[in-house]
Amino acid sequence: MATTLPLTDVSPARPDEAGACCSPLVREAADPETAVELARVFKALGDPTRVRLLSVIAAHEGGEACVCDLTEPVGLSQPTVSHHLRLLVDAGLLAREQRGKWAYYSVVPGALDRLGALLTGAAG
Amino acid sequence: MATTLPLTDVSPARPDEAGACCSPLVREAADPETAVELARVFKALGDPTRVRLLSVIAAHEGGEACVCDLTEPVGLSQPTVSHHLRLLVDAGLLAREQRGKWAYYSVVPGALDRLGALLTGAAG
DNA sequence: TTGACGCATCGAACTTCGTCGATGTGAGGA
DNA sequence: TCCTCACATCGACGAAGTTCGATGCGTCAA
Repeated sequence: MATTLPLTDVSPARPDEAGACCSPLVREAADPETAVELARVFKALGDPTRVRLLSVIAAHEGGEACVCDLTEPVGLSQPTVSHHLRLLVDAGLLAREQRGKWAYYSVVPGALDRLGALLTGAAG
Repeated sequence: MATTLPLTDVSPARPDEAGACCSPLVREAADPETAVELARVFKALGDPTRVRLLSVIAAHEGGEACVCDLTEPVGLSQPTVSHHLRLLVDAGLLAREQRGKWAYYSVVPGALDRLGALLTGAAG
């Protein structure tokens, strides 16, 4: 699914001009299309398990972790963890890399920053 | 409901010490309790209707709007809009003020900034 | 007091989500 | 080749969320 995310194309090109005031979300009413894409990313973070997964992966050594590293911290079954990881990847927050038998997940660089900038209006 | 939100007490007290690196979410694995409270706020933004409501209210003149101003932009019934507004208030993102027959909703000052800072690691 | 108005709450129908066990797939070792 | 391992997918179930019409509750004007 993971279409073009608002994380990459919503932030203003000239922050000193439009982004000076406040968040793009606040400056003017977001059109329905933008709202849908934005909500998709927020929804991905709208589950405690996924927030923990993201956090555990980011804090893990090397900034990456395989599924087997994650089932125990969140206390859920492997299929369930795999399901949540997929949602985070679809939302553009996590990246997946297959190495041998293992699948390594890592936080997409700048993804959280861009999402945060969307809220605060800060320039990327 | 709206208990003590992570928006107010999670950000580090000394940003130049701990917040310099990256987001609190990324620096170390969030404990389950924090994850639950964080997810609650994100879940409130995890619906296109609520993203639009927040945006329309913020962009409305005076930074506030009553329910009757909001049903038409989102194209939903009044009870449904009222329901979504309640969720946003419970999440600490909107404030409600009754004036006469009307209930005026406005974005809580700094709420989006604090949420964004949680993602980017920027100091408030 | 009565009525109109704005909004919240309720109850019900429908959809989506979170979770699991079972099973499929693909890589690596014996 | 056969087995094991790590992970994804499937099918199913209960829980939670979204939406509506109907109704209740204040406020204000007549």
